[in-house]
Amino acid sequence: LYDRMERVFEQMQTAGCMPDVFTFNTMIDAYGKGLQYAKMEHAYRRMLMSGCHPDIRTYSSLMDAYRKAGLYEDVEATLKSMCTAGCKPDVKAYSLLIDIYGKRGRLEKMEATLKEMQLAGCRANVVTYTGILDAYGKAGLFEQMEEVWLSMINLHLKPDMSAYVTMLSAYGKGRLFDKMEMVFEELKAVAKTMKIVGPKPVCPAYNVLIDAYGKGKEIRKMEEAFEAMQQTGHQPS
RNA sequence: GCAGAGUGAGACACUAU
Repeated sequence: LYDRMERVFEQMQTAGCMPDVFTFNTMIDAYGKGLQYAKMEHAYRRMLMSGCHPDIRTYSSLMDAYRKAGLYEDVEATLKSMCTAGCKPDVKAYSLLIDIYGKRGRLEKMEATLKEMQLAGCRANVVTYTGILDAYGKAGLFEQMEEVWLSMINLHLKPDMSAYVTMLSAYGKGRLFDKMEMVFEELKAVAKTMKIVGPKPVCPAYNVLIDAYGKGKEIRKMEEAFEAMQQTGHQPS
C-alpha cells in the first residue's frame, strides 16, 4: 500500500498542502514498520530539507526501525542527533532504549539508562518495567527480576497482561514451576479487574503454562492446564 | 471562541528463515 500512500502524499503537495510533522512521522513509521529503510530515510531527509523539525516520535520511529534491522549503531546515532537537536527522550523513548539494551544482554547499559531516566525526572511505567523484567528473566537472573517486580508494585504500577506473561514465561523457562503457579494464581485473581481487550483475555498465559509444562515433561500438569483453559472457554491456538 | 479527531515503546505460543 506504499504506492497509495505516496500518491496521496504527492497529491497533498500539488494541492498546496504542505506536509507537517504528523505527515512525516506517519510515513516514516510506516516505512520503518514495513522494513522499507531506504524509503524511510528518504522521507526523513525530505522532512529535514523542508524545514520541518523532527520530534520525539520521529526519532522513536527511526530508532525502532533500526532496532528491528539490528542496526544498533544507527540507533545510537539517531539518539545522538536527537540530543543535539535538544529533544529529550520521554518514557516511550527510554522504554525503547531499555528494551534494546536488555535484548542485547547489555544489562549494565540498561540499568544505566534506567538511572538516567530517573535522574531526568522521567517516571518509568509498566512498559518500561516489562522490558527490564524480560531482560532479567531471559538472563536467568530471577532475584533481580523479582526485585524489579516488587519495586514496580511499590510504585503502584499495576502489572498488565504483558507483564504477567513475561514473569510466567521466565519462570517457565527456568523450570520454577511453583513460582510460575503463584504468579498465575495472582493473574487469575486480578484478570477480572484488567481491561479486557479480547474475548478471552487470559489465553496467552495458558499458552505459556502449557508450553512450560510440556518442555518440563510435566505432562499431567500440562494436561490440567489445557483442560482448565478449555473450561474457562479459551480457544486453544 | 470552544470541543473533538490523525503519528512512536514492552510479553507468549503457532508458522516461515
